[in-house]
Amino acid sequence: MSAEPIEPLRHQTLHERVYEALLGLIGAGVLAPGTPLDEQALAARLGVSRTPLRAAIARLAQEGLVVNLPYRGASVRRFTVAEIDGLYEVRAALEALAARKAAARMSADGLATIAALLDEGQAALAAGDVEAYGQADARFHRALAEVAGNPTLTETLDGLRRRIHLFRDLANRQPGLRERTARERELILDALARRDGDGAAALLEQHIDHIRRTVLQQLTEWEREK
Amino acid sequence: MSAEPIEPLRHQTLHERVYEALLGLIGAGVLAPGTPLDEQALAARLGVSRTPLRAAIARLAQEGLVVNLPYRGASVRRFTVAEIDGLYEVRAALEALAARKAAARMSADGLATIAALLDEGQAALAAGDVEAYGQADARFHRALAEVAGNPTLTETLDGLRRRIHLFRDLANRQPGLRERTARERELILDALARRDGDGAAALLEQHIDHIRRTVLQQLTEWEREK
DNA sequence: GCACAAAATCTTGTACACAAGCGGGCCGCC
DNA sequence: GGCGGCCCGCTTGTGTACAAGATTTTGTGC
Repeated sequence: MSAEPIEPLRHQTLHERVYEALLGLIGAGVLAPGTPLDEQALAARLGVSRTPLRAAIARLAQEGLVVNLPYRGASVRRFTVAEIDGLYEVRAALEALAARKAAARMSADGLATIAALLDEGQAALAAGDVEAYGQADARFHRALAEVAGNPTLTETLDGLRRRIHLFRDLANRQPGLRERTARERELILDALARRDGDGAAALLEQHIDHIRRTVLQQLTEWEREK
Repeated sequence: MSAEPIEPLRHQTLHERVYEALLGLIGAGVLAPGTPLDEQALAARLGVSRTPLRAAIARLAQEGLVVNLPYRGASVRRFTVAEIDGLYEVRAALEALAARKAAARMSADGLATIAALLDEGQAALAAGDVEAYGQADARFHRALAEVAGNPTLTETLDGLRRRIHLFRDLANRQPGLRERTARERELILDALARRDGDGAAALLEQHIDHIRRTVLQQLTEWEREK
C-alpha cells in the first residue's frame, strides 16, 4: 500500500455542490458571459433554496467568474481583451515559478506522473479529442504545481485556470497545436529530469505566452469580424 | 481638480462591513490564529444576525485567512512556517512582474506618487512609527501594482498581502530597516525613472526575498525558544 | 406628445426558525 | 476496569419570511 495521507472524505454541503453545478453550467456555456443570475429562478431550477445558492454565487464572485453588485444581482463575468491578457500574464509568471520549483524538487515518481499526463494529452490530440486534451493539459499543470510544493502557488494557479478555462476553445483550436506540444513535451521533460529550473521556467513561460498570443489574436480577429 | 474617474459610492452592504470588521479584528490580533469563530457569539458581539456574518466568514475563508470546516465551524488560520515561506515566494514573483510592467508604463505623475509614498515611509521610520511605515509601504506596493495596469495582478497581490499582513510585526521590527529602505528607495526610483524593467523587477524581488528571510528567521528563532 | 416624478413591483439583503451533523458524556457489555 | 455504542446538547447548514433598495411603469403637468 502507498503511504499517502488519505483525505477523510469530507461531508459535502449543499452550497458546495451548487457551486460545482454553477461552475459546470458556466464552463459549458449554458450560462454565457453577461447572463444575469436570477436567484429565485436559479434556486428553483436547481431545486434548492436561495441560501446555499447565494453562498455559491458569492464564492464565484470572489473567484472572479461572476460580478456581484449590491441589490443589483450577479451576472456571469464578461472579460475584456485586456483582462484576458492580464490573466495570462500573471499565469505565465506563476507557471514559470512552479516549473522552477518543481524541477528542483522533482522525484522519479513525479517525473513519471508528469510524463504520463503529457502523453495522455498527446494521445488525445492524435485522436482529435480536443476536450480530452484540455483535461490532460489541466492535470499536467496541476501536477507540476503540486510537485513545486507550495500550496499558495497551487491555489492561485487553480484560480487563474478556472477563469482562463472559459476561453479554452480559443486556445485549443489552433493549427499545429499537436506538433508544437509534441516538441515541447520532450523539452519540458528533459529540463525537469536534468533539474534545470531556469530551463523549465523559461519553457513554461513561453508555453503560456504562446497560448496567450493565440487567444488574443483570435479574439481580436473575432472582434474585427463584427 | 483632478481628472480621476470617480467611484459612484457603492452602497455598502452589512456583510461587507462585517467582513471589514473581522479583518480588523484579525489584523489587530483580537482574533488570534487558532481562535474559533463562534457564529452566535460573534453575531451578538457585532450586533448583527448570523446571515451576513456567515457571508463575511465565507469570504475570509475563500481568501485563506480563516479555515472553515463543514459543521465544525471556522477558526482563524494558523500558518505554518512553510506556508509563510510559500506566500512570500509567490509574492516575490508577482511583485517582480508588477515592477517590470510598471517601469515600462511609468508616467511622471505615477513616479511622483510613488516617490512620495516611499518618502512617507522613510519619514515614518525616522519618527519611529513602525505602524505608519507599514501603511505607507502597503500603499507603495499597491500604487506600483496599479501602475502596472493589470487588475488580476493587483487583486492577486492584494490577497497575498492581506495574508502576509498578519506577520508584519516580524518583518518591520528588524534592525537596520531604515538604512536599508533608504538605500532601496533610490535604486527603485532610479530603475523606474529609467524604465529599466529588469532592474526594477530584480530590486522588488530582492526586497520581498529579504523580508521573507527576516520573517522566517524570526519565526524559527521564536519556535526554538519554546 | 414628452419629461419628470411617484408609486408599484420585482430583486436582493437580512433576520429568524427549523433541520442536519458533530462531539462529549453516559451507560452497558465484555 | 476498559472499550464500544448510543443519546443528548450544541453548532452549523438550510429554508422561509420580511425589509431595503432598484427598476419599471404609470400618471400628471407642461
